[in-house]
Amino acid sequence: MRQPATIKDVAQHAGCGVASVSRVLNGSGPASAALRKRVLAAADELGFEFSEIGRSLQSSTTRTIGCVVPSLANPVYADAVQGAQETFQAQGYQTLLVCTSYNAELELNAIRTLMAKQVDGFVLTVSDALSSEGLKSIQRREIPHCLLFNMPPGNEESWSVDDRSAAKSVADAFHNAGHKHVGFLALKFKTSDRARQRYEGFVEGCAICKMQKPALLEINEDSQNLTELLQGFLTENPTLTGIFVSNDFLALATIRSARKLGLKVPSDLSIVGFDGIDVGTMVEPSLATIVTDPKMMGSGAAGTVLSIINGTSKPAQPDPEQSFSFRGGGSLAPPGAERTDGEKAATSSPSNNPTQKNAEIQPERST
Amino acid sequence: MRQPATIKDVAQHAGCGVASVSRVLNGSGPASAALRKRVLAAADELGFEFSEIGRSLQSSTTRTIGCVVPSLANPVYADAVQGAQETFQAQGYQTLLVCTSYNAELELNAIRTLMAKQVDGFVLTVSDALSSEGLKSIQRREIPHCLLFNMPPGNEESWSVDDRSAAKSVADAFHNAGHKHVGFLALKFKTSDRARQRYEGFVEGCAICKMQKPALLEINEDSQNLTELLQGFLTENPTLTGIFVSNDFLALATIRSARKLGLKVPSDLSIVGFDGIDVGTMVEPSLATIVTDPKMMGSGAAGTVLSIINGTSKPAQPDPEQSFSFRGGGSLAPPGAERTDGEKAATSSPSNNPTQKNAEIQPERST
DNA sequence: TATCAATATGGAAACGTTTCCATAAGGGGG
DNA sequence: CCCCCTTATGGAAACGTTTCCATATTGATA
Repeated sequence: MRQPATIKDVAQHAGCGVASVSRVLNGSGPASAALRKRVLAAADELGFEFSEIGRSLQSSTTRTIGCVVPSLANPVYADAVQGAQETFQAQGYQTLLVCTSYNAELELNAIRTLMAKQVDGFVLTVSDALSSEGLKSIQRREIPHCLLFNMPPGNEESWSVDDRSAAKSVADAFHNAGHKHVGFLALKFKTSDRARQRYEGFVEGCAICKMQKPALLEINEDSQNLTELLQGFLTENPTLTGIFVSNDFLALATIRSARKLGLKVPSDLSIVGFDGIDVGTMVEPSLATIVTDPKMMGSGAAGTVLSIINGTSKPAQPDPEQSFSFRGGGSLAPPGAERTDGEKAATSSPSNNPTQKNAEIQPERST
Repeated sequence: MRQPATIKDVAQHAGCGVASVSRVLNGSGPASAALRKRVLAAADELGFEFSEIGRSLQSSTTRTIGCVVPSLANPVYADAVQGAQETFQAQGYQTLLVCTSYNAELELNAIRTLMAKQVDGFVLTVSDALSSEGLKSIQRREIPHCLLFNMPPGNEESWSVDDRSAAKSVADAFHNAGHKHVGFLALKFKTSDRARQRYEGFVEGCAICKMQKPALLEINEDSQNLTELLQGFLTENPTLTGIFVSNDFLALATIRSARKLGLKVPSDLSIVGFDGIDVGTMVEPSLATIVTDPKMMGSGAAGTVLSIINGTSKPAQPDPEQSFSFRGGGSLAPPGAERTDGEKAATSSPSNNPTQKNAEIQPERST
């Protein structure tokens, strides 16, 4: 890797001072036509490009934003990051990405490193917004930031779904379908405060519907043995007829595991997910879920950070109550529904399902 | 945002010179126990962290890698980026992410900006490795880099599937299932040289199998009207019984569109995808496809870049011919197969499908 | 006790910018 | 013709590090 030309090289080449080169190339001050021409020629010949490092040192600004999410394997975060990155890019900001794998220690280290790199701001989804050391450091340094998918602990900026309300509406859906006892499956709460919020909302919703308190199964991020865990869970709670899984990605895996155990979905076990990822409409049976718009969330959070940096007005956020919608699907049906019926209903078209409250047309998305 | 303490502040606070602070905190030189204690105390009290900018300026190294991909909406790239990011992170490198939306101009600008930011290396998937201006700049500056999913134009480093061979095996699969005339659907070649490679291999494979030359449908990245385009394509080519779609993500969308047109998959139209994304095994019918391992590819490409930077030996790459495998699925069946048969076969279990050559157990993946 | 080596420490240069300030040159008005 | 104001230009400081070099201190050896 041979090193690039510096402003000094250009100055020497053009036979002038560095200040003049800076002025000409940035258009930031007067310069005679002759000088301008010489500088331009020299810069061109040397293939000169400004070093952002020198600039950053001088301006103490990097035009770089730290973006911290748990994982890109989950399409929700992938889409959110995509949205954020596009928004930043459009305003001339670069995105420094870190995936924390739901690991609080990694999260803290990553945030420290990004701070040392002097990012101008942060968009981040932390494990637990209340206890995150990384988040505290950011606050202490007063670095512009916006949470994403974390309900704000104080009066933080945040773009997030109202997890509790959404979870309540899932309880409603189960109740309407005739379920009496359902479960909740999620990542360990300490690795995801989203999961906890959803659980709390779900418990509350079940109570309102006079359903039994939901059984709880917490698993690890790296659980490769979901099938076994599910089996144990169902054995311990033999009256369960449905499970609310705290994200679609995990819900799909749960359906797969249920099948491995010889269970029919939804007749033996109904499943409802959370997120509304696109493929949920393509699986069989289609996945009943809470629909959200992660790309918009990411983009919004990015816009908020930029507005803090620039001191402009913040982008409008959708009403928290409207930030989600329930989408019915073949994976939720009355308990013990005739197997063939269930299948037929699901196979023909998801939108025929009687438990469906809100059938959305998903936009087509190609690669 | 209040500015952080600098090494000078620490020096002043500890009543010593900056050199000593640097030595103590980096453990890079001698220091008396007393001094060490004072410096540590001062640093702690001020909450001092080194500024990477100052360091970078001094060392002309940033410990940052540019990662350029078309889009995170496609799980293939999302997984690859995740793999790359993890590998970089493990070695203390940060990842500067750019999504180019398959846009060559954006690609070039992004690469220029990353170069100005002095990234130590690049992992990138470009639109067209032969013509990419950005790639040429990187080569000119001799910045360590590794292509990802691009077949190398010269003797570039690259982690990529052997698209041509893989596409040939798809032709085989169609032939074995009894198809005579099939089509190829992909993004416009100029936005994706992967698509072109796959097409060329597919044409060659079809020729070897004595099938008719495949019909070609190129679409734009932003095509929202896939259904219409598909309809036109099928009208123009009435003898088509199958389509090879150049990536799974698009293949799923194509199946959806085919259904909207009232076509049954696979009886009216067989579909084979490319990539082997996880959800392909969950959709109905399951998606016949070429299976690849994007996360491993991303991680491998990252390892290669790091080895170039450090002058260590490069990570071993899988044999190009083994870098993929064909996975049968319900979306590929003999043309005109009985509708109910096709459905039953697919519904019961993908691995029972007679056209399946290679049934892989996908690892469970939870969020 | 004088000398030498090793250790401890600080000053200053260098990295690549931007920007402030000073100087030089040119032109118009008194 | 001189002075002042504007325009053009370069020098140098500052940003936060690391590192080379010089100096000061210490302990041990002759």
